[in-house]
Amino acid sequence: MYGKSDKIVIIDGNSLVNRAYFAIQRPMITKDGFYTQGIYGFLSMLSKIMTDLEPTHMLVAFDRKAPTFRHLEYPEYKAGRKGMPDELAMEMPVLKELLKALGIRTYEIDGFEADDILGTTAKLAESEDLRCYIVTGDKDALQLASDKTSVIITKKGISEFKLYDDAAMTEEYGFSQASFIDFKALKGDSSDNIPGVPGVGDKTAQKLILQFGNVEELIAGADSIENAKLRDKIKANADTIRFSKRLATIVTDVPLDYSLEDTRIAPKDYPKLIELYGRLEFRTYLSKLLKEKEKAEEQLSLLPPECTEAQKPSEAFPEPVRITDPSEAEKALREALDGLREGDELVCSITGDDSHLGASSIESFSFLRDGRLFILDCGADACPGVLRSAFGGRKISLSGCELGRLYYAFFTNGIDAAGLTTGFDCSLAQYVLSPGTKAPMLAEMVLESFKAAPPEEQLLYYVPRLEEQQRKGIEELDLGYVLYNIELPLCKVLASMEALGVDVDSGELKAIGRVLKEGCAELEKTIYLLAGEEFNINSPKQLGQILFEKLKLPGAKPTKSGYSTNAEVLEKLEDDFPIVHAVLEYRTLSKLDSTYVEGLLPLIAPDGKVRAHFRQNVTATGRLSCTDPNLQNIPVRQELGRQLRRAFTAGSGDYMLIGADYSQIELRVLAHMSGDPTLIDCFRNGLDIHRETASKVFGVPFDEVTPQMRSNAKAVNFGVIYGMSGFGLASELTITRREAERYIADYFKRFPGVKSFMNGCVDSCREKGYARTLFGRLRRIPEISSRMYMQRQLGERLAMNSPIQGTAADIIKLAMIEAYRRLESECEDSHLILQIHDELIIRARRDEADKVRALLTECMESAARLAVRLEVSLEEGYSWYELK
DNA sequence: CGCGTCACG
DNA sequence: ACGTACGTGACGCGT
Repeated sequence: MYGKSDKIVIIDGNSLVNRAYFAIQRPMITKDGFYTQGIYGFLSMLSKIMTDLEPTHMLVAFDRKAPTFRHLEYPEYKAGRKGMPDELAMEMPVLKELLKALGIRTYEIDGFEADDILGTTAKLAESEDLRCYIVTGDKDALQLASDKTSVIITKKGISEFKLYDDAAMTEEYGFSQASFIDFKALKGDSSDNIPGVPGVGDKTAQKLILQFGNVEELIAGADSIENAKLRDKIKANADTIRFSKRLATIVTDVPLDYSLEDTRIAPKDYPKLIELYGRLEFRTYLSKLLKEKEKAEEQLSLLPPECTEAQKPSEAFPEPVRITDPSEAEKALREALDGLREGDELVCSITGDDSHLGASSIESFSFLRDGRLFILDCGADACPGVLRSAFGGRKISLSGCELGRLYYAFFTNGIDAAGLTTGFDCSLAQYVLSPGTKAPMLAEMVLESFKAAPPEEQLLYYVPRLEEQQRKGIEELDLGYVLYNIELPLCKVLASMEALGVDVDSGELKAIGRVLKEGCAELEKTIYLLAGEEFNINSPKQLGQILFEKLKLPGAKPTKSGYSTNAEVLEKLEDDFPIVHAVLEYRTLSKLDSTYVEGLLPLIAPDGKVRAHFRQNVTATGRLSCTDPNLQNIPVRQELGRQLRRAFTAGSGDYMLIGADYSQIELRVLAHMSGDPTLIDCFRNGLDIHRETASKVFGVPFDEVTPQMRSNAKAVNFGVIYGMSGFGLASELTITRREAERYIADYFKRFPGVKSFMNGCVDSCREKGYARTLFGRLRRIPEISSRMYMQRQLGERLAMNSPIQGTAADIIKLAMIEAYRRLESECEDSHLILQIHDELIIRARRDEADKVRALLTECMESAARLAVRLEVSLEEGYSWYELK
């Protein structure tokens, strides 16, 4: 009746959505406050099932609230089981809506559980010879397995499943699925409140089933049980066992209102899905869906393509004006720029390659004029010239999306951007509104906000609308300062830093690489010798086996996939076992070589520079991030790694690098925000904050602080910033938790203002759902109201740390904006090139060094007026190595 | 692509 | 009984 490739997948919807909800560690919540992690996790599992099994039919069964026959016969059934959390319950109707749009049939019926629907449908499938897979998190379903029906149980997370067939069952339980139900009747199930035999657990039940096969045989042959106690228990509980078996038995004759053919997967309802994914903010699924839809439409090659609601709105806009002739293009742009009045923004975008390796190209430039889209499509050869002469240093405020890319293209194509300012940027607005979430593309934002999917090149039509909407949001959340005074002005500064790049001496780098490789080779030999065999030292799995299984070293800490072999573990063994010492050294060298030599070399442009991306919309706290390469984690703490900094230079003898770093900026921010008089006092008096802290916490005069005390105080200071826990501090200092808690208590006793500040952070976050920096930057922390203890604890630490880390980030960003402005006006050829969270590096022409030193110090120290001074220390040299 | 590891602030 | 210090990015391994 059904072909070989036909197969039905039957899913226990409640089981999977519950699993999904708890498997996703971070709470997922849309900007409207709707929880989505259950649906998201379910969808992930569903996609995996779809790709792995390629079913033709599918059914998702759900439980109803109404009592089932099991409850009626046995009121205690599933008593004490907690219902779904409210947040998840709210997701259920939407999940069902989603399944419908995906063409997947759902079913639920009063009086039965999803399990029973599973069983009945599976039997139906078997009767019509349709291959059947049951997917659930509940092992009860194992009783449904047969030669035509497989049972897939979710393991951990949302992507691991295990298919149970005869072999898998036997391996895990020692008996096949037919006996599973009898097994459960004996051992009971506390989560379902199925009684079973008191005192019989997994092991005993397993033994009995292996011996007797099923419960009837067991009850009949109970006399042959040697253990007298057990024998009596079985005999006394014979009825309970039978009853338990009945409770655990899945019904296979539920009245169904569908035939097998009704479960065939129907075509997707794309408009509905687009709307749903948009509303749920499932951006990855949305973009996948759009691609898939396009493909599907191509394949159908519909003659005129059916116009869905989603595509329509672009018709409301006038037809774009496309200009390919360069002089026509320049004329049009000049006219547009001439027509701009005070306060107007030029809404614009570019296309082209955004390579940081070669020159980036500008293939077209688009802008809006009087509500009409102009596309200057004159190609990579002509376009820069058109822009160069049309813009020519004019003062213009821009609006668009990811204008940093535009500035970068302008800088690298010699287009004067000095007069350009960023009036608005949708991607930065989105970041400020929702930091730390994956940055959506303009197309995704337009889709989400307006349910519109216009052609890529017409997206600009939506920018003013999006801007209007986002400006409102910014206003409502009081994020104006952060967006308008920090992020928007910063975007050009970062593009300039990216465009200038950093000179790398690849000869020096390769020379260091040779030393590292030689060292690795030597150590490799030693390690193989000591291990007695060759293996891959870079594989934690193999290394763990060698150290803890073959060589039987002590202190093995098992992990998911072997043993932990991290530095913390190995350092404990280092002194006693030469191989461990060699491994640690090998790790160091290999890391330096692979990441900082081999990883960096391919990123050096032909002009000898690396142009990293300073990403402005990535971090949750407001810091920058840096990629390709990450220049914010070049080694410095150990001398060997630090040598790598010799390869980063000023590029020519006429120039030098000048670095300035804030001293203890986060603690100073803490002093200011908490207003703690003692901490403020420490900064006003002391040169050495950790010593000052030690003196206060340990109650000794400043001069009597031992190095040990200072070092402990330093760890405590870090701890305070991180939202310290006794455990964390204890592991950092390798002391007992009690001692660590003593330190913390002493600290807070001495710095009560800090304590009340921290409490205030947590309380306010709990009330509002977010934390804020001194300048108003916001970070949502939904974890703070999680019902899970660990998550909630994390939320509390985030609530304490984010305002501090974020305020420091705000301050250095303000300093960068001011330093850039002053460098532009006061220096000819000295520029910001790097930011490393609390440190700025300028490549200065040597004759301007004095001016740069003064300017940098002033900009950084006056970036914010706090209750304590912001102190900056300067370093300089030809290579980065010399800045220490 | 997730994990373990390790580089930085 | 749990299993924890905050924020990043890149690499190699192994599925």
